[in-house]
Amino acid sequence: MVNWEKAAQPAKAARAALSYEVIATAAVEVADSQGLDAVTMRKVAEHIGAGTMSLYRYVDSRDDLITLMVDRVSAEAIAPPPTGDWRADLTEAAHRIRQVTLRHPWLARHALNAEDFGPGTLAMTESTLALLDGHGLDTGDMLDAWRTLLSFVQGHAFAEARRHEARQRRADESETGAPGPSFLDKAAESGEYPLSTRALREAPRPTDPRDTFDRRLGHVLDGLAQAFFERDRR
Amino acid sequence: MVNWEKAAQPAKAARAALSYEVIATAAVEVADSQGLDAVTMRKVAEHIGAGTMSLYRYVDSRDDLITLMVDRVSAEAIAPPPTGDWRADLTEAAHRIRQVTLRHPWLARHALNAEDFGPGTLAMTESTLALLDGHGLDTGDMLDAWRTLLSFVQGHAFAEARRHEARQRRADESETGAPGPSFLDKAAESGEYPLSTRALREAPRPTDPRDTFDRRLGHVLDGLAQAFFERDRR
DNA sequence: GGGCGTCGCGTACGACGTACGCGTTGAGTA
DNA sequence: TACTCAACGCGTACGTCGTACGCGACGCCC
Repeated sequence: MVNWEKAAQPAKAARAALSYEVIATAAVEVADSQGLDAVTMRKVAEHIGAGTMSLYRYVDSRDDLITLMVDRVSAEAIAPPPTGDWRADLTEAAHRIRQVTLRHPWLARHALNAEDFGPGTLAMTESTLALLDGHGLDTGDMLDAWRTLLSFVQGHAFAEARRHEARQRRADESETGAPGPSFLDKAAESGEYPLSTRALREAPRPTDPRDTFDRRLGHVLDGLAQAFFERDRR
Repeated sequence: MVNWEKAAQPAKAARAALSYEVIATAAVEVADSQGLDAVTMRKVAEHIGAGTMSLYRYVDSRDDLITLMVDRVSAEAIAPPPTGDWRADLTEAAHRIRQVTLRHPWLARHALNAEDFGPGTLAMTESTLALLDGHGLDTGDMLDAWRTLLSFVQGHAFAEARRHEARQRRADESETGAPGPSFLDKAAESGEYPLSTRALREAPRPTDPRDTFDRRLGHVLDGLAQAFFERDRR
Protein backbone atom coordinates (compact mmCIF):
# COMPACT_ATOMS: atom_id res chain seq x y z
CA MET A 1 0.00 0.00 0.00
CA VAL A 2 0.91 3.59 -0.54
CA ASN A 3 2.55 5.31 2.38
CA TRP A 4 0.70 8.61 2.25
CA GLU A 5 2.65 10.26 5.03
CA LYS A 6 5.91 9.57 3.26
CA ALA A 7 4.43 10.80 -0.01
CA ALA A 8 3.39 14.07 1.59
CA GLN A 9 6.80 14.87 3.02
CA PRO A 10 8.99 16.96 0.71
CA ALA A 11 12.16 14.81 0.46
CA LYS A 12 14.54 12.91 2.65
CA ALA A 13 17.83 13.75 1.00
CA ALA A 14 18.70 17.01 -0.70
CA ARG A 15 20.33 15.19 -3.56
CA ALA A 16 17.09 13.44 -4.44
CA ALA A 17 16.46 13.73 -8.16
CA LEU A 18 13.10 11.97 -8.13
CA SER A 19 10.03 12.61 -6.00
CA TYR A 20 6.44 11.51 -5.67
CA GLU A 21 5.50 14.69 -7.47
CA VAL A 22 7.66 14.06 -10.49
CA ILE A 23 6.73 10.39 -10.75
CA ALA A 24 2.99 10.85 -10.35
CA THR A 25 2.94 13.76 -12.79
CA ALA A 26 4.84 11.78 -15.39
CA ALA A 27 2.57 8.76 -14.97
CA VAL A 28 -0.53 10.92 -15.39
CA GLU A 29 0.92 12.48 -18.53
CA VAL A 30 1.64 9.09 -20.02
CA ALA A 31 -1.84 7.84 -19.17
CA ASP A 32 -3.54 10.91 -20.58
CA SER A 33 -1.68 10.77 -23.86
CA GLN A 34 -1.31 7.03 -24.47
CA GLY A 35 -3.81 5.31 -22.21
CA LEU A 36 -3.46 3.49 -18.93
CA ASP A 37 -1.95 0.39 -20.52
CA ALA A 38 1.01 2.51 -21.60
CA VAL A 39 1.76 3.33 -17.97
CA THR A 40 4.57 0.82 -17.59
CA MET A 41 7.42 1.28 -15.17
CA ARG A 42 9.84 1.52 -18.07
CA LYS A 43 7.87 4.12 -20.00
CA VAL A 44 7.23 6.31 -16.96
CA ALA A 45 10.88 6.15 -15.98
CA GLU A 46 12.00 6.96 -19.48
CA HIS A 47 9.58 9.89 -19.59
CA ILE A 48 11.49 11.54 -16.74
CA GLY A 49 14.92 10.32 -17.79
CA ALA A 50 15.36 7.96 -14.87
CA GLY A 51 16.17 4.29 -14.54
CA THR A 52 13.27 1.91 -14.35
CA MET A 53 14.06 0.55 -10.92
CA SER A 54 14.48 3.99 -9.44
CA LEU A 55 10.72 4.33 -9.28
CA TYR A 56 10.59 1.53 -6.73
CA ARG A 57 12.30 3.76 -4.18
CA TYR A 58 9.00 5.66 -4.06
CA VAL A 59 6.36 3.17 -5.09
CA ASP A 60 5.87 -0.42 -4.00
CA SER A 61 4.35 -1.64 -7.24
CA ARG A 62 2.65 -0.54 -10.41
CA ASP A 63 -0.71 -0.80 -8.66
CA ASP A 64 0.55 1.59 -6.03
CA LEU A 65 1.60 4.01 -8.71
CA ILE A 66 -1.89 3.95 -10.17
CA THR A 67 -3.39 4.53 -6.73
CA LEU A 68 -1.12 7.55 -6.46
CA MET A 69 -2.26 8.80 -9.86
CA VAL A 70 -5.93 8.47 -8.95
CA ASP A 71 -5.46 10.35 -5.72
CA ARG A 72 -3.50 13.12 -7.37
CA VAL A 73 -6.08 13.62 -10.08
CA SER A 74 -8.97 13.52 -7.63
CA ALA A 75 -7.64 16.69 -6.10
CA GLU A 76 -8.48 18.43 -9.39
CA ALA A 77 -12.15 17.90 -8.56
CA ILE A 78 -12.20 19.73 -5.24
CA ALA A 79 -15.41 21.74 -5.03
CA PRO A 80 -15.41 25.45 -4.21
CA PRO A 81 -16.70 26.50 -0.79
CA PRO A 82 -20.47 26.50 -0.25
CA THR A 83 -22.41 29.58 -1.24
CA GLY A 84 -25.61 28.68 0.58
CA ASP A 85 -27.43 27.58 -2.57
CA TRP A 86 -27.06 23.84 -2.15
CA ARG A 87 -28.43 23.01 -5.55
CA ALA A 88 -26.09 25.30 -7.46
CA ASP A 89 -23.19 24.11 -5.32
CA LEU A 90 -23.84 20.43 -5.95
CA THR A 91 -24.34 21.06 -9.65
CA GLU A 92 -20.97 22.76 -9.85
CA ALA A 93 -19.30 19.95 -7.90
CA ALA A 94 -20.84 17.33 -10.18
CA HIS A 95 -19.67 19.10 -13.30
CA ARG A 96 -16.14 19.32 -11.93
CA ILE A 97 -16.02 15.61 -11.26
CA ARG A 98 -17.33 14.95 -14.74
CA GLN A 99 -14.77 17.22 -16.35
CA VAL A 100 -11.88 15.67 -14.47
CA THR A 101 -13.08 12.24 -15.56
CA LEU A 102 -13.25 13.29 -19.20
CA ARG A 103 -9.80 14.85 -18.94
CA HIS A 104 -8.41 11.60 -17.50
CA PRO A 105 -10.55 8.82 -18.99
CA TRP A 106 -8.48 6.08 -17.37
CA LEU A 107 -10.11 7.08 -14.08
CA ALA A 108 -13.13 5.08 -15.21
CA ARG A 109 -11.24 1.86 -14.56
CA HIS A 110 -9.75 2.78 -11.21
CA ALA A 111 -12.05 5.19 -9.46
CA LEU A 112 -11.83 5.81 -5.80
CA ASN A 113 -13.02 3.17 -3.47
CA ALA A 114 -13.56 4.16 0.10
CA GLU A 115 -10.83 1.80 1.30
CA ASP A 116 -7.75 3.62 0.12
CA PHE A 117 -8.42 7.27 0.59
CA GLY A 118 -5.40 9.46 0.09
CA PRO A 119 -5.09 13.18 0.69
CA GLY A 120 -6.49 14.07 -2.73
CA THR A 121 -9.62 11.95 -2.59
CA LEU A 122 -10.18 12.95 1.02
CA ALA A 123 -9.96 16.63 0.15
CA MET A 124 -12.45 16.13 -2.65
CA THR A 125 -14.81 14.28 -0.34
CA GLU A 126 -14.49 16.91 2.34
CA SER A 127 -15.21 19.73 -0.08
CA THR A 128 -18.33 17.98 -1.35
CA LEU A 129 -19.63 17.13 2.09
CA ALA A 130 -19.15 20.77 3.06
CA LEU A 131 -21.76 21.66 0.44
CA LEU A 132 -24.29 19.50 2.26
CA ASP A 133 -23.43 20.73 5.73
CA GLY A 134 -25.60 23.27 7.50
CA HIS A 135 -28.89 22.27 5.89
CA GLY A 136 -30.17 20.21 8.78
CA LEU A 137 -28.96 16.85 7.51
CA ASP A 138 -27.63 14.43 10.09
CA THR A 139 -24.55 12.31 9.42
CA GLY A 140 -26.48 9.45 7.87
CA ASP A 141 -28.42 11.77 5.59
CA MET A 142 -25.26 13.49 4.44
CA LEU A 143 -23.66 10.17 3.64
CA ASP A 144 -26.71 9.06 1.70
CA ALA A 145 -26.99 12.28 -0.26
CA TRP A 146 -23.29 12.34 -1.03
CA ARG A 147 -23.17 8.71 -2.12
CA THR A 148 -26.29 8.97 -4.23
CA LEU A 149 -24.95 11.99 -6.06
CA LEU A 150 -21.42 10.64 -6.45
CA SER A 151 -22.65 7.27 -7.69
CA PHE A 152 -24.70 8.89 -10.42
CA VAL A 153 -21.98 11.32 -11.42
CA GLN A 154 -19.30 8.67 -11.56
CA GLY A 155 -21.53 6.18 -13.34
CA HIS A 156 -22.44 8.72 -15.97
CA ALA A 157 -19.02 10.27 -16.42
CA PHE A 158 -17.32 6.90 -16.56
CA ALA A 159 -19.68 5.75 -19.28
CA GLU A 160 -18.90 8.91 -21.25
CA ALA A 161 -15.18 8.42 -20.75
CA ARG A 162 -15.30 4.83 -21.92
CA ARG A 163 -17.32 5.80 -24.91
CA HIS A 164 -14.60 8.25 -25.89
CA GLU A 165 -11.94 5.59 -25.41
CA ALA A 166 -13.85 3.11 -27.53
CA ARG A 167 -14.47 5.67 -30.24
CA GLN A 168 -10.80 6.51 -30.38
CA ARG A 169 -9.77 2.87 -30.46
CA ARG A 170 -12.24 2.32 -33.26
CA ALA A 171 -10.75 5.25 -35.15
CA ASP A 172 -7.24 3.84 -34.74
CA GLU A 173 -8.34 0.45 -35.98
CA SER A 174 -10.29 1.72 -38.96
CA GLU A 175 -7.13 3.31 -40.33
CA THR A 176 -5.88 -0.12 -41.23
CA GLY A 177 -9.06 -2.11 -41.78
CA ALA A 178 -12.66 -1.75 -42.84
CA PRO A 179 -15.14 -0.58 -40.23
CA GLY A 180 -17.97 -2.97 -41.02
CA PRO A 181 -21.45 -2.84 -39.55
CA SER A 182 -21.66 -3.22 -35.77
CA PHE A 183 -23.76 -5.82 -34.05
CA LEU A 184 -26.16 -3.04 -33.18
CA ASP A 185 -26.70 -2.42 -36.89
CA LYS A 186 -27.41 -6.07 -37.53
CA ALA A 187 -29.68 -6.24 -34.51
CA ALA A 188 -31.60 -3.23 -35.74
CA GLU A 189 -32.38 -5.01 -39.01
CA SER A 190 -33.55 -8.11 -37.24
CA GLY A 191 -36.09 -6.12 -35.25
CA GLU A 192 -35.36 -8.20 -32.19
CA TYR A 193 -34.58 -5.22 -29.98
CA PRO A 194 -37.02 -2.52 -31.08
CA LEU A 195 -36.75 -0.23 -28.07
CA SER A 196 -32.96 -0.33 -27.89
CA THR A 197 -32.69 0.31 -31.58
CA ARG A 198 -34.98 3.28 -31.39
CA ALA A 199 -33.38 4.75 -28.29
CA LEU A 200 -29.77 4.25 -29.29
CA ARG A 201 -30.02 5.16 -32.95
CA GLU A 202 -32.73 7.74 -33.36
CA ALA A 203 -31.26 10.18 -30.88
CA PRO A 204 -27.50 9.73 -31.09
CA ARG A 205 -26.20 13.34 -30.89
CA PRO A 206 -29.09 15.66 -30.32
CA THR A 207 -27.33 18.12 -28.03
CA ASP A 208 -24.16 18.96 -26.19
CA PRO A 209 -23.22 16.00 -23.95
CA ARG A 210 -22.75 18.50 -21.17
CA ASP A 211 -26.40 19.52 -21.39
CA THR A 212 -27.49 15.91 -21.39
CA PHE A 213 -25.48 15.26 -18.25
CA ASP A 214 -26.89 18.39 -16.65
CA ARG A 215 -30.47 17.40 -17.41
CA ARG A 216 -30.06 13.96 -15.89
CA LEU A 217 -28.20 15.41 -12.93
CA GLY A 218 -31.23 17.57 -12.38
CA HIS A 219 -33.41 14.51 -11.90
CA VAL A 220 -31.11 13.16 -9.22
CA LEU A 221 -31.01 16.52 -7.47
CA ASP A 222 -34.81 16.62 -7.59
CA GLY A 223 -34.84 13.35 -5.71
CA LEU A 224 -32.38 14.62 -3.12
CA ALA A 225 -34.36 17.82 -2.72
CA GLN A 226 -37.50 15.89 -2.01
CA ALA A 227 -35.78 13.65 0.53
CA PHE A 228 -33.54 16.07 2.36
CA PHE A 229 -34.17 19.69 1.56
CA GLU A 230 -37.93 20.08 1.33
CA ARG A 231 -39.00 18.06 4.31
CA ASP A 232 -40.68 21.06 5.89
CA ARG A 233 -42.83 21.65 2.84
CA ARG A 234 -44.38 18.23 3.01
CA MET B 1 -13.33 -6.70 -32.19
CA VAL B 2 -15.60 -9.53 -31.29
CA ASN B 3 -17.53 -11.08 -34.13
CA TRP B 4 -20.90 -11.47 -32.46
CA GLU B 5 -22.56 -13.26 -35.35
CA LYS B 6 -19.87 -15.90 -35.36
CA ALA B 7 -20.10 -16.21 -31.59
CA ALA B 8 -23.83 -16.81 -31.80
CA GLN B 9 -23.59 -19.60 -34.35
CA PRO B 10 -23.34 -23.07 -32.85
CA ALA B 11 -20.18 -24.47 -34.46
CA LYS B 12 -18.57 -24.76 -37.86
CA ALA B 13 -17.15 -28.26 -37.70
CA ALA B 14 -18.65 -31.20 -35.87
CA ARG B 15 -15.27 -32.17 -34.48
CA ALA B 16 -14.92 -28.85 -32.66
CA ALA B 17 -13.87 -29.41 -29.05
CA LEU B 18 -13.92 -25.77 -28.01
CA SER B 19 -16.63 -23.14 -28.37
CA TYR B 20 -17.43 -19.58 -27.36
CA GLU B 21 -19.61 -21.04 -24.63
CA VAL B 22 -16.89 -23.14 -23.08
CA ILE B 23 -14.25 -20.44 -23.30
CA ALA B 24 -16.38 -17.62 -21.94
CA THR B 25 -17.68 -19.78 -19.11
CA ALA B 26 -14.18 -20.83 -18.13
CA ALA B 27 -12.92 -17.25 -18.21
CA VAL B 28 -15.78 -16.07 -16.01
CA GLU B 29 -15.08 -18.84 -13.53
CA VAL B 30 -11.43 -17.91 -13.32
CA ALA B 31 -12.27 -14.24 -12.86
CA ASP B 32 -14.86 -14.94 -10.19
CA SER B 33 -12.57 -17.13 -8.14
CA GLN B 34 -9.18 -15.51 -8.65
CA GLY B 35 -9.82 -12.01 -9.96
CA LEU B 36 -9.58 -10.49 -13.40
CA ASP B 37 -5.79 -10.36 -13.38
CA ALA B 38 -5.78 -14.16 -13.20
CA VAL B 39 -7.66 -14.33 -16.50
CA THR B 40 -4.62 -15.08 -18.64
CA MET B 41 -4.81 -16.99 -21.86
CA ARG B 42 -2.73 -19.78 -20.33
CA LYS B 43 -4.85 -20.12 -17.19
CA VAL B 44 -8.15 -20.07 -19.06
CA ALA B 45 -6.89 -22.65 -21.51
CA GLU B 46 -5.56 -24.86 -18.75
CA HIS B 47 -8.90 -24.59 -16.95
CA ILE B 48 -10.61 -26.31 -19.87
CA GLY B 49 -7.74 -28.63 -20.71
CA ALA B 50 -6.89 -26.96 -23.99
CA GLY B 51 -3.75 -25.49 -25.50
CA THR B 52 -3.16 -21.81 -24.96
CA MET B 53 -3.18 -20.83 -28.59
CA SER B 54 -6.37 -22.73 -29.27
CA LEU B 55 -8.33 -19.90 -27.72
CA TYR B 56 -7.24 -17.63 -30.55
CA ARG B 57 -9.36 -19.60 -32.98
CA TYR B 58 -12.35 -17.99 -31.24
CA VAL B 59 -11.04 -14.76 -29.77
CA ASP B 60 -8.84 -12.12 -31.34
CA SER B 61 -7.15 -11.01 -28.15
CA ARG B 62 -7.39 -11.03 -24.39
CA ASP B 63 -9.37 -7.78 -24.53
CA ASP B 64 -11.86 -9.48 -26.82
CA LEU B 65 -12.20 -12.31 -24.36
CA ILE B 66 -13.02 -9.85 -21.60
CA THR B 67 -15.58 -8.15 -23.82
CA LEU B 68 -17.14 -11.55 -24.33
CA MET B 69 -17.18 -12.16 -20.58
CA VAL B 70 -18.87 -8.84 -19.87
CA ASP B 71 -21.55 -9.47 -22.47
CA ARG B 72 -22.22 -12.98 -21.21
CA VAL B 73 -22.56 -11.84 -17.62
CA SER B 74 -24.75 -8.89 -18.54
CA ALA B 75 -27.37 -11.35 -19.68
CA GLU B 76 -27.71 -12.42 -16.05
CA ALA B 77 -29.21 -9.02 -15.32
CA ILE B 78 -32.10 -9.18 -17.76
CA ALA B 79 -35.17 -7.70 -16.09
CA PRO B 80 -38.48 -9.57 -15.92
CA PRO B 81 -41.33 -8.30 -18.09
CA PRO B 82 -43.16 -5.17 -16.95
CA THR B 83 -46.04 -5.58 -14.53
CA GLY B 84 -47.46 -2.10 -14.94
CA ASP B 85 -46.01 -0.79 -11.69
CA TRP B 86 -43.05 1.09 -13.11
CA ARG B 87 -41.50 1.83 -9.73
CA ALA B 88 -41.52 -1.76 -8.54
CA ASP B 89 -40.24 -2.89 -11.94
CA LEU B 90 -37.32 -0.50 -11.99
CA THR B 91 -36.46 -1.33 -8.39
CA GLU B 92 -36.30 -5.00 -9.26
CA ALA B 93 -34.18 -4.31 -12.34
CA ALA B 94 -31.77 -2.17 -10.32
CA HIS B 95 -31.35 -4.83 -7.69
CA ARG B 96 -30.61 -7.42 -10.33
CA ILE B 97 -27.87 -5.31 -11.84
CA ARG B 98 -26.42 -4.74 -8.41
CA GLN B 99 -26.46 -8.42 -7.57
CA VAL B 100 -24.80 -9.41 -10.81
CA THR B 101 -22.10 -6.82 -10.16
CA LEU B 102 -21.45 -8.13 -6.67
CA ARG B 103 -21.37 -11.69 -8.00
CA HIS B 104 -18.78 -10.65 -10.61
CA PRO B 105 -16.84 -7.78 -9.04
CA TRP B 106 -14.45 -7.52 -11.99
CA LEU B 107 -17.36 -5.98 -13.93
CA ALA B 108 -16.56 -2.75 -12.13
CA ARG B 109 -13.48 -2.31 -14.28
CA HIS B 110 -15.00 -3.21 -17.63
CA ALA B 111 -18.65 -2.32 -17.56
CA LEU B 112 -20.62 -1.95 -20.68
CA ASN B 113 -20.02 1.04 -22.85
CA ALA B 114 -22.55 1.79 -25.50
CA GLU B 115 -20.01 1.22 -28.27
CA ASP B 116 -19.63 -2.53 -28.17
CA PHE B 117 -23.02 -3.92 -27.41
CA GLY B 118 -23.28 -7.64 -27.74
CA PRO B 119 -26.39 -9.80 -27.53
CA GLY B 120 -26.23 -9.99 -23.73
CA THR B 121 -25.94 -6.29 -23.02
CA LEU B 122 -28.49 -5.54 -25.70
CA ALA B 123 -30.96 -7.97 -24.16
CA MET B 124 -30.44 -6.37 -20.76
CA THR B 125 -30.95 -2.92 -22.23
CA GLU B 126 -34.06 -3.99 -24.08
CA SER B 127 -35.58 -5.56 -20.99
CA THR B 128 -34.98 -2.42 -18.94
CA LEU B 129 -36.32 -0.08 -21.60
CA ALA B 130 -39.43 -2.24 -21.77
CA LEU B 131 -40.14 -1.28 -18.17
CA LEU B 132 -40.27 2.36 -19.19
CA ASP B 133 -42.37 1.83 -22.28
CA GLY B 134 -46.07 2.57 -22.29
CA HIS B 135 -46.00 5.33 -19.72
CA GLY B 136 -46.15 8.20 -22.15
CA LEU B 137 -42.42 8.80 -22.39
CA ASP B 138 -41.00 9.69 -25.78
CA THR B 139 -37.72 8.26 -27.03
CA GLY B 140 -35.60 11.01 -25.50
CA ASP B 141 -37.31 10.72 -22.14
CA MET B 142 -36.84 6.98 -22.08
CA LEU B 143 -33.17 7.35 -22.87
CA ASP B 144 -32.75 9.94 -20.13
CA ALA B 145 -34.59 7.92 -17.52
CA TRP B 146 -32.74 4.75 -18.44
CA ARG B 147 -29.32 6.40 -18.43
CA THR B 148 -29.95 8.23 -15.16
CA LEU B 149 -31.01 5.07 -13.41
CA LEU B 150 -28.27 2.91 -14.91
CA SER B 151 -25.57 5.46 -14.09
CA PHE B 152 -26.57 5.53 -10.46
CA VAL B 153 -26.94 1.78 -10.17
CA GLN B 154 -23.61 1.10 -11.83
CA GLY B 155 -21.82 3.80 -9.91
CA HIS B 156 -23.12 2.49 -6.62
CA ALA B 157 -22.71 -1.20 -7.32
CA PHE B 158 -19.23 -0.70 -8.75
CA ALA B 159 -18.16 1.14 -5.62
CA GLU B 160 -19.51 -1.69 -3.50
CA ALA B 161 -17.73 -4.27 -5.64
CA ARG B 162 -14.43 -2.45 -5.43
CA ARG B 163 -14.79 -2.11 -1.71
CA HIS B 164 -15.17 -5.87 -1.46
CA GLU B 165 -12.12 -6.39 -3.64
CA ALA B 166 -10.04 -4.00 -1.55
CA ARG B 167 -11.20 -5.58 1.67
CA GLN B 168 -10.24 -9.00 0.42
CA ARG B 169 -6.85 -7.82 -0.80
CA ARG B 170 -6.29 -6.22 2.58
CA ALA B 171 -7.17 -9.50 4.28
CA ASP B 172 -4.71 -11.38 2.07
CA GLU B 173 -1.96 -8.91 2.83
CA SER B 174 -2.54 -8.79 6.56
CA GLU B 175 -1.82 -12.50 6.77
CA THR B 176 1.82 -11.76 6.21
CA GLY B 177 2.24 -8.24 7.56
CA ALA B 178 0.86 -5.83 10.12
CA PRO B 179 -2.22 -3.88 9.12
CA GLY B 180 -1.17 -0.49 10.50
CA PRO B 181 -3.39 2.56 10.73
CA SER B 182 -4.80 3.83 7.46
CA PHE B 183 -4.37 7.37 6.22
CA LEU B 184 -7.97 7.94 7.16
CA ASP B 185 -7.12 7.15 10.78
CA LYS B 186 -4.24 9.57 10.75
CA ALA B 187 -6.36 12.21 9.06
CA ALA B 188 -9.05 11.77 11.67
CA GLU B 189 -6.59 12.60 14.42
CA SER B 190 -5.34 15.68 12.60
CA GLY B 191 -8.88 17.08 12.47
CA GLU B 192 -8.23 18.36 8.98
CA TYR B 193 -11.20 16.60 7.45
CA PRO B 194 -13.93 16.79 10.09
CA LEU B 195 -16.92 16.01 7.89
CA SER B 196 -15.31 13.09 6.09
CA THR B 197 -14.11 11.65 9.36
CA ARG B 198 -17.54 11.85 10.89
CA ALA B 199 -19.35 10.52 7.85
CA LEU B 200 -17.00 7.67 7.06
CA ARG B 201 -16.27 6.49 10.57
CA GLU B 202 -19.29 7.15 12.73
CA ALA B 203 -21.68 5.21 10.54
CA PRO B 204 -19.62 2.43 9.01
CA ARG B 205 -22.01 -0.56 9.10
CA PRO B 206 -25.36 0.57 10.37
CA THR B 207 -27.55 -1.65 8.21
CA ASP B 208 -27.63 -4.22 5.47
CA PRO B 209 -25.84 -2.81 2.39
CA ARG B 210 -28.82 -3.91 0.36
CA ASP B 211 -31.10 -1.62 2.36
CA THR B 212 -28.68 1.25 1.97
CA PHE B 213 -28.66 0.77 -1.78
CA ASP B 214 -32.43 0.53 -1.82
CA ARG B 215 -32.84 3.75 0.14
CA ARG B 216 -30.56 5.70 -2.20
CA LEU B 217 -32.20 4.10 -5.23
CA GLY B 218 -35.46 5.47 -3.86
CA HIS B 219 -34.14 9.01 -4.10
CA VAL B 220 -33.24 8.56 -7.74
CA LEU B 221 -36.61 7.04 -8.52
CA ASP B 222 -38.28 9.97 -6.77
CA GLY B 223 -36.48 12.27 -9.17
CA LEU B 224 -37.55 10.22 -12.17
CA ALA B 225 -41.12 10.10 -10.92
CA GLN B 226 -41.23 13.85 -10.66
CA ALA B 227 -39.79 14.34 -14.13
CA PHE B 228 -41.55 11.63 -16.11
CA PHE B 229 -44.36 9.93 -14.26
CA GLU B 230 -46.17 12.63 -12.37
CA ARG B 231 -46.32 15.34 -14.96
CA ASP B 232 -50.10 15.38 -14.94
CA ARG B 233 -50.17 16.00 -11.19
CA ARG B 234 -48.23 19.20 -11.41
C1' DG C 1 -9.25 -40.77 -53.31
C1' DG C 2 -7.56 -36.25 -53.59
C1' DG C 3 -8.01 -31.51 -52.29
C1' DC C 4 -9.15 -28.12 -48.92
C1' DG C 5 -11.06 -25.53 -45.11
C1' DT C 6 -11.27 -26.01 -40.10
C1' DC C 7 -9.28 -26.94 -35.84
C1' DG C 8 -5.86 -27.65 -32.07
C1' DC C 9 -1.61 -26.36 -30.52
C1' DG C 10 3.88 -26.15 -30.05
C1' DT C 11 7.44 -22.90 -30.46
C1' DA C 12 9.35 -18.57 -29.96
C1' DC C 13 9.84 -13.53 -29.23
C1' DG C 14 9.41 -9.11 -27.24
C1' DA C 15 7.60 -6.60 -23.31
C1' DC C 16 6.29 -6.58 -18.88
C1' DG C 17 6.69 -6.37 -13.29
C1' DT C 18 9.99 -6.61 -10.07
C1' DA C 19 13.72 -9.14 -6.60
C1' DC C 20 18.34 -8.42 -5.64
C1' DG C 21 22.36 -6.15 -4.85
C1' DC C 22 25.98 -2.79 -6.11
C1' DG C 23 28.20 1.91 -6.26
C1' DT C 24 27.63 6.70 -4.99
C1' DT C 25 26.47 10.53 -2.29
C1' DG C 26 26.02 13.82 1.43
C1' DA C 27 24.51 14.77 6.20
C1' DG C 28 25.60 13.67 10.90
C1' DT C 29 29.01 12.61 14.43
C1' DA C 30 33.35 12.62 16.81
C1' DT D 1 38.69 16.87 9.27
C1' DA D 2 37.80 11.89 8.91
C1' DC D 3 34.46 8.29 9.28
C1' DT D 4 29.94 6.20 9.11
C1' DC D 5 25.83 5.05 7.22
C1' DA D 6 21.22 5.66 5.51
C1' DA D 7 19.23 7.22 1.36
C1' DC D 8 19.31 7.03 -3.44
C1' DG D 9 19.78 5.66 -8.47
C1' DC D 10 19.98 1.93 -11.26
C1' DG D 11 21.92 -2.47 -13.98
C1' DT D 12 21.04 -7.22 -14.30
C1' DA D 13 18.19 -11.05 -14.48
C1' DC D 14 14.11 -14.09 -13.98
C1' DG D 15 9.54 -15.60 -14.49
C1' DT D 16 5.21 -14.55 -16.82
C1' DC D 17 2.52 -12.43 -20.01
C1' DG D 18 0.17 -11.71 -24.94
C1' DT D 19 0.45 -13.42 -29.25
C1' DA D 20 2.63 -14.14 -34.49
C1' DC D 21 3.62 -17.97 -37.12
C1' DG D 22 3.19 -22.22 -39.02
C1' DC D 23 2.56 -27.29 -38.87
C1' DG D 24 -0.09 -31.63 -38.59
C1' DA D 25 -4.53 -33.93 -38.16
C1' DC D 26 -9.20 -34.24 -39.25
C1' DG D 27 -13.58 -34.52 -42.01
C1' DC D 28 -16.37 -32.86 -45.88
C1' DC D 29 -17.14 -32.46 -50.93
C1' DC D 30 -16.22 -33.58 -55.73
